[in-house]
Amino acid sequence: FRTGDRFGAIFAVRSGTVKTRLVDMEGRELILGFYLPGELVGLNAIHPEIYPCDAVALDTVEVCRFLFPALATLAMRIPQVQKELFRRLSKDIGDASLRNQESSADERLAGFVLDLSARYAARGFSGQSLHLSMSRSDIANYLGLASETVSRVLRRFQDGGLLEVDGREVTITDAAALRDIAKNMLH
Amino acid sequence: FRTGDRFGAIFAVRSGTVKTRLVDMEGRELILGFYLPGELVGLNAIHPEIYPCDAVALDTVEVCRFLFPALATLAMRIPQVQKELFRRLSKDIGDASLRNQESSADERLAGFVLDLSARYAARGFSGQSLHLSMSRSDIANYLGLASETVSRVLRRFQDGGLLEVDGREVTITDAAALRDIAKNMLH
DNA sequence: CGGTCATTTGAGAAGCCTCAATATTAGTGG
DNA sequence: CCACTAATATTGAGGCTTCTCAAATGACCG
Repeated sequence: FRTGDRFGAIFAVRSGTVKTRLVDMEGRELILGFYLPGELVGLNAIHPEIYPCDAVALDTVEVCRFLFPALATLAMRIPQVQKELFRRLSKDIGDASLRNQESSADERLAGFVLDLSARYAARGFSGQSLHLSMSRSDIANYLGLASETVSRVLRRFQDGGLLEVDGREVTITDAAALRDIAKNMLH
Repeated sequence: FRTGDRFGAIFAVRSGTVKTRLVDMEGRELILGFYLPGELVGLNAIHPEIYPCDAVALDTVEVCRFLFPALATLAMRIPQVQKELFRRLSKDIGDASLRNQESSADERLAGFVLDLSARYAARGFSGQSLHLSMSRSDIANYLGLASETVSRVLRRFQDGGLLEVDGREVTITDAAALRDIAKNMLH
């Protein structure tokens, strides 16, 4: 979907990775989030009844579309559906507000890697070695850093034995140390 | 409520201001949000079924407590209730993810003041002159800045004729200029 | 009136960004 | 299969913003 489209459905990612973004008047991109398999895209569009951002596939993506009116009706009949919707919405609020609390570049990147790792692990993938579907500049944009800083911090983490970086493949080798750096975070 | 309490209810602020916060192992506080009259506190607790933060009154506060199971049941009978709940949850997600996009101190503070102004205005209060119920260090903490920086930026805004600051009373005198500074934001 | 806390102001240091150059990767066509 | 191109990523140097530390001012309360 694109910014300004009328809201009609939310999407569950089945495979691949989706990013959501804004593009401002000067053409600059602002990354709002990344969505992995099993996660829901478009929850922020229920309120304005218009998609407030673009959704962009970062690789080959399969999604499952849920028409929202139908889902809302279903939620009124089946308590489990209602509960799950509330749960997902609430989780996104909590995650987003925690994400605002990182300060240094190290903290942000450690948190970012651990967060991705945990989200992959929660879906049955390996949490140890993971593939970054997004570019360095997407990561930087998302974390509020310069892409050069992302490169440098990843290198420093690798030199310190915290993880192995090979292009977009990352292997976590010292999760405890990463957690220590990212202390104030989603874990 | 306090961090770790079992989740049972959400709260609508009727008067006063509430902040939510985490306190980490070293005793440092992390401010998650401020809630003005008409806003809902505790939406981030539905998912973990435990309050993930403390709620602290910043002044004399009246709240209306909604037991969540009862509210969920009501939502299954009355479409308007369900819709309003979804709407509020969705709005919080959108707001939180946008808040992550500010970069400079000026941007953050301009955005903060405009956001408060808009929220007061939405409830029928004056959007032009507003009272900050929270300390400078609360603001700084919330925005990821040092409290000294908050002081300095507010002074700079005042010197530039954007607003009048008298302690915790702020009067916006040039909203357009503030919006221009805060461009990438919730407005 | 004195004490405590919040806020403001100043000076120096640290972290991150910007600009610029180089290296690597991926994709394309010969 | 290999050169060529474009995009992405890494690395370096210098500058700017913000933080940290420190002190002074102001506000509130007993």
